[in-house]
Amino acid sequence: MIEPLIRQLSIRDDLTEDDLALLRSLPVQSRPIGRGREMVAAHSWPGESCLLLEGVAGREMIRAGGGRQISALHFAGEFVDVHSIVLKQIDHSVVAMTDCRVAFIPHKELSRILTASPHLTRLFWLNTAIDGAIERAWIACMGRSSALEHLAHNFCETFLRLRVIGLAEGQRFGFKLTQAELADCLGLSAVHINRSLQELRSRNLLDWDSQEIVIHNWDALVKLADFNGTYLNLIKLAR
Amino acid sequence: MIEPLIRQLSIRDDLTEDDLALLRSLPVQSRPIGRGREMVAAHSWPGESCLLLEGVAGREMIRAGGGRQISALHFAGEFVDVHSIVLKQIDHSVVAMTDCRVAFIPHKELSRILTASPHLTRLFWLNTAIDGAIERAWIACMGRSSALEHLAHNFCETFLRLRVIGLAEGQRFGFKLTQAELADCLGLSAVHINRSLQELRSRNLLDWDSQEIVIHNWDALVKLADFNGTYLNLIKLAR
DNA sequence: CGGCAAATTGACACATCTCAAAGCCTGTGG
DNA sequence: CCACAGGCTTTGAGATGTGTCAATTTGCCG
Repeated sequence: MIEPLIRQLSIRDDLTEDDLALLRSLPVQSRPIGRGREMVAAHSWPGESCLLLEGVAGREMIRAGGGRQISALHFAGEFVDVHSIVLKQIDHSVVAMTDCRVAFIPHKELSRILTASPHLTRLFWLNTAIDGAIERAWIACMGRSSALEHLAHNFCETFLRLRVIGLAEGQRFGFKLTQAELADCLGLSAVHINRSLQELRSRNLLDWDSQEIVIHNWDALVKLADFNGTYLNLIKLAR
Repeated sequence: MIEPLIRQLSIRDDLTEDDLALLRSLPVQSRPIGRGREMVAAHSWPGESCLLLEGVAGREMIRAGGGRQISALHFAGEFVDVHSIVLKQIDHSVVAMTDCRVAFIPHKELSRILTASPHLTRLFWLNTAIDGAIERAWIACMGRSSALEHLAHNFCETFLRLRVIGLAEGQRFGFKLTQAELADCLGLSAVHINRSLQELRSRNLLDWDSQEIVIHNWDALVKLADFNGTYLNLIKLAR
């Protein structure tokens, strides 16, 4: 049940037997959340953190005038609101972008295992830091890239993140968002996403059909996107 | 010497005598960094973290084509790269946006006090989380606000952050960036910043002269910006 | 007073948005 | 197995916010 989290944490550092035991001692009750439903309410003071076991979740913010911006995407094994452990009040909502399975884990329980293991504390902190690194990459794209580059960048990032958790086969991966939802991630209009996508297709960089993306030319995509994936920290390092 | 950091940390939670003693045991050698100079190199593996004692620093990212994006601003008392403690490799550079004073503190020393105090670890983690919250606010503005709203939002945020560390008097605060530098923060052109600024002035919301900003109508500015400052976490909470 | 950086202005280009219609899937019920 | 509905994608046409470039003005500092 907790295995997706263990895999996610193991990407960045080895876990000791004690850490594993602590993680497995967490109470995990899986529960489904339908696409479009909210799993964490904006401005709430959650007493638990939401672990995503399956599906795609997004951090949603609504600006005056009704514009919706997604500030982060989350995949299986990630806490969609690790920061709520230290932040208490949450500044955004989290919604299911596809049908999801999640588990809510009380902060009390998380505090218990973090107190017991400074190493796990570091790993959780690390996850907050990586969230931040991804946010910075998004900011750079939003501010200083064309729509086409930004779109390409997003596909590069998503591909690597999904591959490392085993959700990509070769150069293809499932991607169930609609173009309008992706537009809300990139801060663009759905129409423009559609046109940029056609440009990517016509350049033979990738295809996106029936909820699956196939990358035809990774190198060219990376080049167009000016993508450098080190910020994702997908390797193990001494922490 | 370390007092700006102590003040910064105290905003969010009380520090015990032990925590204070630990913080004061850190070796702090202040050093000046001139405006425009780099204090943390992109893609480096810093063995120390950079504490900003005075001035304004920015996290800088350069995209292909040469566009510059600042993804965060830092003020006195903040670590400009707390995340490097857990992240190891840094995904951006940090530059002095004004003349600064900084202190580089070895990670070895930071690890020492964090190991000794889980509470301090939480506070450092909290700072990473707040960095993230600010980044999310920037993302929302970049994606779904007009230039005018975004600019207003930035002034609201900066004002509150400076006021809480005693760098604002009444409705005025020193702001030494140029319009071009601010443009790099918001992902806009310098020309457009200039024109949006004139709009803010003509609406009598604020003035910006000789490196000082005076807010004339806070409520209207907040309304225009759709600003809600809770994400800055400027209050004390049980952590 | 001269020189330089920053702010301001003007004119024009263009990336992206908006709105509205049309086409295309996919699942469902008859 | 067909017909339909609803959601998503695609297309077109026109509007507009923001960018670019280059010139001018302002303000500061030596």
